[in-house]
Amino acid sequence: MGLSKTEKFTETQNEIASMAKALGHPARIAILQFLAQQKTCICGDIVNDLPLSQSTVSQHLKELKKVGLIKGQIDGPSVCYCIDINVLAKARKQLTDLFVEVHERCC
Amino acid sequence: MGLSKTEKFTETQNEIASMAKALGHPARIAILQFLAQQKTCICGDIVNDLPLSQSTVSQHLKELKKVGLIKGQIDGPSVCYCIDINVLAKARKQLTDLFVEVHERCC
DNA sequence: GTATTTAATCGTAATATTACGATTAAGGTT
DNA sequence: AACCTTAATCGTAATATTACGATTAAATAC
Repeated sequence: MGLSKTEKFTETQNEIASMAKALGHPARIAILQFLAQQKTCICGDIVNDLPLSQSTVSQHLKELKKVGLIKGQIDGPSVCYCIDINVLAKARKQLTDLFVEVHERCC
Repeated sequence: MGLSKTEKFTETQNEIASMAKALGHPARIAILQFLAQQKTCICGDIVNDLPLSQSTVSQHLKELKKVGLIKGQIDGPSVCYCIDINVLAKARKQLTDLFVEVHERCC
């Protein structure tokens, strides 16, 4: 199929999964690291930083935007992308909480 | 293409991404939650807990095993799956470290 | 031995992802 | 106006993912 049955899982499970999915590509990790470390956030700078074409980077930015991890601010002819720290904090909390319950191993 | 160019990214970026990718499906989140909360870890119990067929669950378990998040211990005719807390701890650290550097927003 | 249970694998179809070049649209510049 | 820059979108091809039923292999039960 290739279609995940989201309706069969809880809201939280789907939320965590879609956030993780957005993080599930090295280019998107690289984009987030770039945004976290650089002062600039112009799309063109991101494109230059990555070994991928402009259209491919744009697609990855779209994925990150879809889950809310980044926001794009139009700045003249350019677009300035920034990490949304609120969404980020929630994602981080969800991912860490996910495993808080692991206290013992059965094998 | 559908092929991510792993050779163009750093080891860490690929590591984080593949870990996140493994977490990028609600069924796999559900499996981990189940393993974290239940005392049992038998494959059949996981299959019963999920709204998916046995073969599909087996495929998801394989994905989690691939990144080392779980280990399978053969127990007679059954297989007992457990979370590997060491791999888990590393994954959690990598994911949280990823964003430690985010201190300011530029827009 | 034969039968049963368990879980991995195979075969398959449907859909999604990744990647690129080409095009488009929108904002500047001259 | 005509031109350039920027980034999104379109069109596309190649590959990956998700899902299931059927089959297989291994362990146990009879």
